[in-house]
Amino acid sequence: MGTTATAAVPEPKYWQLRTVLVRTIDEEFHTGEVLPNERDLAARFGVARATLRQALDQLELEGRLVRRRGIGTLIAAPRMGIPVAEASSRDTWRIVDCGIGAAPAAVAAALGITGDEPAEVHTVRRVRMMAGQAVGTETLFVPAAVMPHVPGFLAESSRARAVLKQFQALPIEGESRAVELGVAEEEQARLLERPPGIPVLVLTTRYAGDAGKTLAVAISTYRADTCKLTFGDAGVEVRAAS
Amino acid sequence: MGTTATAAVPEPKYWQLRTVLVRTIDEEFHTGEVLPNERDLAARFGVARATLRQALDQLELEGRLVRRRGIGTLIAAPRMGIPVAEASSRDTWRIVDCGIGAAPAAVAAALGITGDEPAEVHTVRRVRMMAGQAVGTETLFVPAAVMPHVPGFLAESSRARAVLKQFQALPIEGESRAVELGVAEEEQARLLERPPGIPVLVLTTRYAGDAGKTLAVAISTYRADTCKLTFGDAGVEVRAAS
DNA sequence: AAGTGGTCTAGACCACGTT
DNA sequence: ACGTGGTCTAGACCACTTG
Repeated sequence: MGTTATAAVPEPKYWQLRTVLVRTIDEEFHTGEVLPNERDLAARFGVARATLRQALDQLELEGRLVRRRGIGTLIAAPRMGIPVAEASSRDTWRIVDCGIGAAPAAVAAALGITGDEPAEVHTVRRVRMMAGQAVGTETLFVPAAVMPHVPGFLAESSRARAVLKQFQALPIEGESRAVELGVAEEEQARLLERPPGIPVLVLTTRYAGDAGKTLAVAISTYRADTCKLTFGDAGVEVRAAS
Repeated sequence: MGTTATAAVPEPKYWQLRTVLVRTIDEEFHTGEVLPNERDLAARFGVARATLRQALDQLELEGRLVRRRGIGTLIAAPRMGIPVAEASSRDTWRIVDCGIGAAPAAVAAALGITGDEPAEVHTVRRVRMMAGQAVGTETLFVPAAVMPHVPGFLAESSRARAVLKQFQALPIEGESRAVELGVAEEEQARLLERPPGIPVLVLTTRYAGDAGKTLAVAISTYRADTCKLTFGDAGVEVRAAS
């Protein structure tokens, strides 16, 4: 007997370090201030730089820190509340491109397209801007069968506007959404002006017509470090949990 | 001239590795299968183990892999769709504890409590179970001023049920929510039966009465690796983006 | 040129689960 | 006892930004 005791496994160093840093940050730093550099911090806490970085990684994931190569580690501003509008009114989007072609398998499934031959869908990609910076990307998929009357001779940007306009005129009865965690691949990362691999909130929206028929699907990605998705009224201003 | 060229900075090894692994996983493995161990994989790809682990970290964040100490690295099951119910019907929750006391500052602010003296709130914590496993935690805050008639002599579990019952009877006109990324601290991690630091989706819900008055606030955390939060109807079955 | 964070290495030891 | 993933180290070099 004896080894059955709770063993008192100490928490990993990087987690202890994170706890200390959270307190320090909250008490002694303000948004925009610069932390000491990683080598100094590691020395101060008596750990290897890699271990310190593990703690900083956590804090960055939580949106408390921003690290800029060549500059330093800064205290991050509170996350922006991004309204996930039911009926989006005036929004700041920048159209990237627009095309028509076969839907990716996953999207075709969501659209309820079961046919063997790949279904044609209009695809519009755009970037959501907020406070002058790119915070999210969106790819909208509308089956050509739902919206067949987009002139093909238009320039890409005109066609994008035409597709969006017709989309907004669709008899949409309701939306259902899902939010999950992902990482930005090359395409999204480029649009968000960030390196690949940054964490993103992936928002999938299904637009339903009558009888629950899916009229369109949109897949959006938002920078998880700087964004907080809000549903319903204004965002709730809570930061720390429980 | 010449150095202005795009420089062709190669992508980091861990990102290339991730890309290769994604393809390999999608094409040659099924849910529940075990990957070769990290040392072998690192050797096979000719990289240090730490670099390989960086790639695996990404895939775990995306919910594609699950790593179990002492066991190995497994292909993860698709994420569970967790309905964020407007009017939750029959749900599988396990009550953890219940108390009354001063609201944390952040919660007090969300509740619109501006007084100098700390406002008393009822606090109920519970764990959401799904398929037999803990997937999320919730802490509900209801001001005592909104719901003053909970008998104080009851046992904790009875008081929790009493608070929840009265909460459900409140004249709630609407909910507004926010979703952001966080990491589980000790408390939540313990309830989720995971180590501290795992990524979680933090869901903040504000329950409003008439005139927009905030009647209650709930802060929930869901395991980001295994959960996908769904709003509205059933979850949309889409996995990959764009 | 100097300082910052980002990547990568090679190796060690620990905690956990199975045999 | 053995094999797995988890943590930690000490050091190197690269990419980016600023004086």
